[in-house]
Amino acid sequence: MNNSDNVLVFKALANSVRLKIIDTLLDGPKSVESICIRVGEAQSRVSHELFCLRNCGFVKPSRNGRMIIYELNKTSVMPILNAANKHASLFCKELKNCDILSEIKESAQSIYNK
Amino acid sequence: MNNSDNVLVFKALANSVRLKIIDTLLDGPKSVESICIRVGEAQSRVSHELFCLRNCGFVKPSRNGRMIIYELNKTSVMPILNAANKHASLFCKELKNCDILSEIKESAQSIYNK
DNA sequence: TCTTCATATATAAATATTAACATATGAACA
DNA sequence: TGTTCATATGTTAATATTTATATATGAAGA
Repeated sequence: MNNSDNVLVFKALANSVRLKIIDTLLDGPKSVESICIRVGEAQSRVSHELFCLRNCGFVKPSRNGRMIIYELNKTSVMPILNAANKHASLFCKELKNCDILSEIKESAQSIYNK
Repeated sequence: MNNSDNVLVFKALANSVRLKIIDTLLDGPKSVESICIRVGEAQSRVSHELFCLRNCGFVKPSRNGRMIIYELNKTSVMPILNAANKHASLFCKELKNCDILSEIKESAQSIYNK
């Protein structure tokens, strides 16, 4: 298991805008502009995030006239997403309480007495 | 698909120390001290990261004498890790070049001419 | 019940990521 | 070949995360 590569995979996915983009591409390839509309983010922001997703092998661009069409690498992405989703639905309450290092939403308490 | 929960799952895993801890727990439950030794990190650091992993449902603590034994939630973790790993091995070169937003290791170049 | 040992928590500086705005690029069509 | 349109890149302030150090907690054993 190569941790250093895996960390990068998870970092790429640990961002809500990038996940939204992936989400939007689940139902088919789209131009940058239509992605912007779907996810409600500025064009430069979306291009930025696409740059990242592209570098990580999650999406693939191709030209169509003036537009660049991005296609999701479903083969790779779906299994990761599905597995994460399964865990998330089992532990959603816990996850909300963690927020990872925006830590400690409820005051600290013994972890054993429950 | 609940993006906001999924983001948290990925954030929890997007950290090399946390992944090392998970890695170490793959071959069985361990005390905090032995985790420290295995991953080569200070105790307070390891406790910090365990706090996060615990909150996210990835590990579960139990007491044994003076020690706290942490056990990995393999059922959830393995599928996520395996899926990520598969992608990582297919795209390791690309991932290294991305580094997500410590972006742009090589000078920018057209993304189509290759 | 006092002490010790194992672990947890607090805090803050260093570092990385996000997010917003400005600008550049370059293919396509007139 | 000049212009426009769609997308990419540069830059920086705001924000979040990591990492290191110091300290607290609390169960277990003397």
